[in-house]
Amino acid sequence: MTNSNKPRLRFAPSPTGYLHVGGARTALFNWLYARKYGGEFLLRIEDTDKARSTEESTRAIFDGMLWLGLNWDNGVVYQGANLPRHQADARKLLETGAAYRCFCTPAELDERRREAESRKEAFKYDRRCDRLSRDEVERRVAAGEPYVVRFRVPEGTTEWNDLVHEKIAFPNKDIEDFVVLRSDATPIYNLAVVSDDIAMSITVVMRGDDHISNTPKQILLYRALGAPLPTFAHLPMIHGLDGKKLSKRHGATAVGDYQHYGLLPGAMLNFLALLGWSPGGDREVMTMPEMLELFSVDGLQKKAAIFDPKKLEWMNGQHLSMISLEELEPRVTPAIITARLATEEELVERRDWYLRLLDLLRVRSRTIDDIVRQAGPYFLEDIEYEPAAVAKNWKDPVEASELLRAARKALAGAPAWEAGPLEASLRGLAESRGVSAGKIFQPLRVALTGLTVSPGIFEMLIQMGRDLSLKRIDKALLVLAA
RNA sequence: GGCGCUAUCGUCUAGGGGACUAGGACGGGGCCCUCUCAAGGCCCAAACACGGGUUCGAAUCCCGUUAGCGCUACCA
Repeated sequence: MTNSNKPRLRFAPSPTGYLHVGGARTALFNWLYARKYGGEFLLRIEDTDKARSTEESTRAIFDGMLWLGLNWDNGVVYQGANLPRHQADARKLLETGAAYRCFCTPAELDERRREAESRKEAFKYDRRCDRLSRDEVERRVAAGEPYVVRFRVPEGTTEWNDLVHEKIAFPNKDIEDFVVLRSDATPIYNLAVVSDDIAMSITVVMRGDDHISNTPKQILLYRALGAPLPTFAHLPMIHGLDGKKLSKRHGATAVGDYQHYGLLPGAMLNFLALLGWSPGGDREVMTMPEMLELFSVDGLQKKAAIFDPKKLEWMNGQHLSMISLEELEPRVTPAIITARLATEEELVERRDWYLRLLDLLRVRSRTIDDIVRQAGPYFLEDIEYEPAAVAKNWKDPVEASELLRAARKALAGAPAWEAGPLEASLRGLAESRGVSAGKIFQPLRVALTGLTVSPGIFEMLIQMGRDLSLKRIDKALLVLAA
């Protein structure tokens, strides 16, 4: 097998914002395809629109991809650096007669477009400049008149066999002679893309299906430039809950938002993969290696998918519980430190205890933030009492105090600070007082955490340890007395 | 308007002519478990857009209609 048999794919975002979830999914499928078939996955930053491109968003794209683990091969290609080749390709088109110079100004074009619209006709460039005599063209060029380079669309039909849509065909008569080089000699998107994809030997172009109508133009360019055609695969769009194209008003659309919201990259990837792809059957929760194993273009969807944040959260909860504690720990620790619950050194020192805590909390968390929110009482000296918890479980302060005093005594007297003895003590207490166990557990839960929600009472007592637990009860007694 | 793409529960989807009384998952509702909350288990409601064909037989194939989306720049 030669090198040329290996597929080469690329992800080519323009750095005009953050890394969008739609872009991330496109990158993911390109990555999956390349890795699955032993090919290469390249990254190209399409920064030809200098006005809108920023270094900051280029950084955001890198960060997002790195976070997701979508590593690319070779260095990053900056499209802007390829200007000379783009111009050379435009010149080549001119020389071979595949394109011609057009002197129509934007204002004139605009005017004609408006006229056509008022007559309710579709506007299409009328090729008037293609009918200019050779002499006139030379004269106007010599006179320094600005011009663009337009591609002369030939007769016929342009079609291709799309990896996801199968055959797509465009009658060439519906494609106008499009501009490939602006009057300032910079390339238009379609030329830059084709020129770069040829130069990078891209064999599979996988992108959003909003590019379907660009494809016939690009195919025409490949042919005019004498380059072999890549295989095209047009992925369906991702929409917001209202069925419209995903945008800022749908809430978080940047992958960075989800990172900071406390999602696991594996969950994000898993969720994204399922928007527009299915392994077939009922399989849903998958790790990256599993997706790689299962990936196939056959499972690619044609229909636009709606981004459902609820399912994303659920997915994250699944991954939170599924991955190993060793994997989970480094994703949670920065958040714990940021929340000032503990220092890195403290966590290292009590690693076993810390991992056990994570294990206790993750099952009732959907995000990393959920874990951090629940972790406070295990780290901090002082806790806050949630008003709702107080209102519900310390309704009668006198009764609560009495119960807590009894519970403290039972706990302190337990032969060992272990689940069995502790449970025996507390249940024994409940029995001797003729109340349900919950009657004691609930006020105790508030004393220990200040919350109505927590892990099981015995797991918690053990996790907090004897000293802290008893101290918490003493503190609660003081608060109740006040 | 023109051109293109798409069409299974609210959402993500399985399905590729008979196995469909259309399966799974999220979300919703109910029950179980239970010290709270989760997790987990069980159950319920919920869909083949419409109309024509093809066929002994259509969610599956073909054609229309409708609807949604995309593109329609000297943006990418």
